[in-house]
Amino acid sequence: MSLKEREKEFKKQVILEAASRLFSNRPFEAVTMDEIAREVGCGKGTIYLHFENKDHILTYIISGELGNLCSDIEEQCLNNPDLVDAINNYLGLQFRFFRGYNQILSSWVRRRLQDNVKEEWMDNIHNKLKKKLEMAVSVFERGHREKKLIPVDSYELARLLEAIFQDATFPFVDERSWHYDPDRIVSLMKLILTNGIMQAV
Amino acid sequence: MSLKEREKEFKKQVILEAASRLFSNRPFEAVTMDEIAREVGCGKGTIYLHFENKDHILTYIISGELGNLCSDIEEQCLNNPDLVDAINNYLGLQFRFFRGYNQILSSWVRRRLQDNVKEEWMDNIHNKLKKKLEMAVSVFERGHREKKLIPVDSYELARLLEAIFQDATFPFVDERSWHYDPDRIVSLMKLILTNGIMQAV
Amino acid sequence: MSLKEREKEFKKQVILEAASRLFSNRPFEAVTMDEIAREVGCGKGTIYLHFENKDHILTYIISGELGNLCSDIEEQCLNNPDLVDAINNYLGLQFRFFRGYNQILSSWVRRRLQDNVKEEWMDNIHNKLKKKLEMAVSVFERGHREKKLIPVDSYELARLLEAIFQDATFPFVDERSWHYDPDRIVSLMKLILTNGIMQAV
Amino acid sequence: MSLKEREKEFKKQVILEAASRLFSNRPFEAVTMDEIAREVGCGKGTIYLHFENKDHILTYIISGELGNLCSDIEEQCLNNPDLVDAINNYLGLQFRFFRGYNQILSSWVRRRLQDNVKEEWMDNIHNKLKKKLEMAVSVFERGHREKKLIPVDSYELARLLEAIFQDATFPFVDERSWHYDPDRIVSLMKLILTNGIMQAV
DNA sequence: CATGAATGAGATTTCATTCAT
DNA sequence: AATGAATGAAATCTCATTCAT
Repeated sequence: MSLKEREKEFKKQVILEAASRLFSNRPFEAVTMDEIAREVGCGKGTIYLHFENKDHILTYIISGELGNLCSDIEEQCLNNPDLVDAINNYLGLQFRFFRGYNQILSSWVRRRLQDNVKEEWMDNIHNKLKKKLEMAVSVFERGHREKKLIPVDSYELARLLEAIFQDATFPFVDERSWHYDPDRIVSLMKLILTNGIMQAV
Repeated sequence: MSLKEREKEFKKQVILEAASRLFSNRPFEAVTMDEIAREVGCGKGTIYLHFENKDHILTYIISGELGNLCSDIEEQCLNNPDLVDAINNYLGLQFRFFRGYNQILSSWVRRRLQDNVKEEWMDNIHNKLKKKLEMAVSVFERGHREKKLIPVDSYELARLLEAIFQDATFPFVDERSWHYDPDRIVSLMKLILTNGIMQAV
Repeated sequence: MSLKEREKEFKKQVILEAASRLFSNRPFEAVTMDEIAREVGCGKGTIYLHFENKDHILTYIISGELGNLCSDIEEQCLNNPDLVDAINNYLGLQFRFFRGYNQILSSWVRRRLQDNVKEEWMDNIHNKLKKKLEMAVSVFERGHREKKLIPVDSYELARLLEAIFQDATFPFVDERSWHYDPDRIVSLMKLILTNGIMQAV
Repeated sequence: MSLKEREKEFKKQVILEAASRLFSNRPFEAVTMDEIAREVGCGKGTIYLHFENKDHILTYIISGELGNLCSDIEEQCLNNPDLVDAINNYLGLQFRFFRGYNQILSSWVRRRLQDNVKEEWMDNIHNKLKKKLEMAVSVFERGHREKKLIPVDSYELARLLEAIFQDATFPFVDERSWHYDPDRIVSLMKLILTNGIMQAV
């Protein structure tokens, strides 16, 4: 019984990975169910044994990755004795998350705008986002207590950083001429976000 | 004859405005040509007298708005004797631009990824983006010469700020719980970007 | 303007006739939109310019024919000075109606059972059925006043006759061996329903 | 060995009963094999060990019930010394049969029209229908000899009564407003069919 | 024997684009 | 020049049936 369930779960993961691969490179609408099935190496119908519909797959991918992000933040930031390190880690995790999944996130936001995402699935995502936000806030609150951060409402700060990172790596409108080195960018961004662009006098 | 051309140009603008209105609120795919024609108040066929296809309209809108942005930057930043003011203006213009057009920009990027944007149209956009970038670089170079900015490559800085602003206002993944006040955000963002989030010791 | 509308209405009728032809011979599910388009001699999309979906066509056919039936009843029964003649006409009209459209009616009932018929369309049908029933009742009431009918509630009598005729011609479960002559049947049925099957003593 | 066969036969009956339950309430097409298996409490594949396909089940159900009907008619009508009683019983049995199975019968007729019923299975049904008809005819012939029935060809009379009853209870096109009491209807129908609707002078 | 995961043909519906009027 | 009716490619999703376990 447990074996059957494990096998089923495994197959679900295989589908998710294949779909994630495709959704990462092209917009949701441009990926067909036939393609996903071909990428998985199974029939179209098989996918529908594991997911209700195409949007369900998309949501599931995000839910999973968001879960991973939460675990990472909890581990590297919440339980980190060094505050500056914690903040740095938070910025790095955020950056990498959105760098990796912004095509998918952007697809999801678009689908939601068109009411293609079931309320129930949205709640799942919602809860994880909330948890992530709360963790960030908790880090920033600590920053305030330790007088390491500018005196700005923690919630707003967390929101704003989310917003900034959300698409720091959004497929650049003019990507052709900037072949950026991710590591270089993440450090530059951290530098700017922690110190600002104006030179201290 | 010049009158005829003016009339034609006028009609083109009317279509662009109507389409822009629709593309701003919903993803490109969710807006039909029928709807655009209805919004314009003309027949569907008429639109095809002015534009080759749906993606052409989208590109044209962006091209126009990008032109406006360039003019504004030139006027408020390039010719501004006060450097800090110039930088502040630049940040504000960027923010407002992406706030207003990110749904459209996002749609365009998506269409381009699917090879729906003609090379020729892309070049147009490209040139304007390049011009905008050059202007930003020129401002930052001045900032470096006047020792007002952190010593970071001007091109990279300009790119990074583009990236940050590009979707600072992107429809938030979790928009339900943050009813943000745009003015408050723009000032907060400027604060952070100029001073960073870490409190000066 | 009136010409355009007339043309549109004409095309709608052409589609209805083609669909009616197909739906009369085979169950709804067995008729594809492709087939209807082919029968009409137009593209699939054209049909959707006139009808919301496949079930809409079905409903529209029934609505139209029911309208014709109502007119006929009004003319031949309601305004008929000879009561026996009126009743005879009513029975004949009923019989021919259900003989001609029972495959279609049966399809519609089935689709409704599966909630494929919009409430709004149902109301349309409903009103016509009600009107038809009221007319029958009115005829029967007159029959009662003139002491020509057995003393049975007019509504129930009308309902019962509807039920009997509704499928007196329903594709016989074993149609292969009874190649019936419709006229012979209708007279036989009238005989039985007027005199009963038991011989007067 | 006989035990094995009995077991197999038993299982077949269990499946038939479950399927009959489902097919009685919803059209054939709306009932899935998954549902049937769930109702039976077995795997989908198991059903295919007993029946060739979905249409085979439907045919088998009808065949069985038709057999029961034949037995009942034989017992209650053919061997009945009281002719009027025999005829009454026949009408009652017919009515109840079609009342109970018209959804199923209607489904079967539809499937046959689409050539989904194997010739071989059809013959089975055919023979039973023929037997039933012959019995009815035999009763009516006796009625004629005893001068109790109107002088109408027995075959045609039997056919007609089949037709009338076949769908006296067919889901009324306008079922919403007539919540009929089956017993009341059967007696009313008997009254009409025996005395006719015209009042004796 | 019994199972149920896998399959893929096939159906409906949408909508950008064309073109006769 | 302006129109909007007509088109048909293309996408999602369902479900009877098979077959490896």
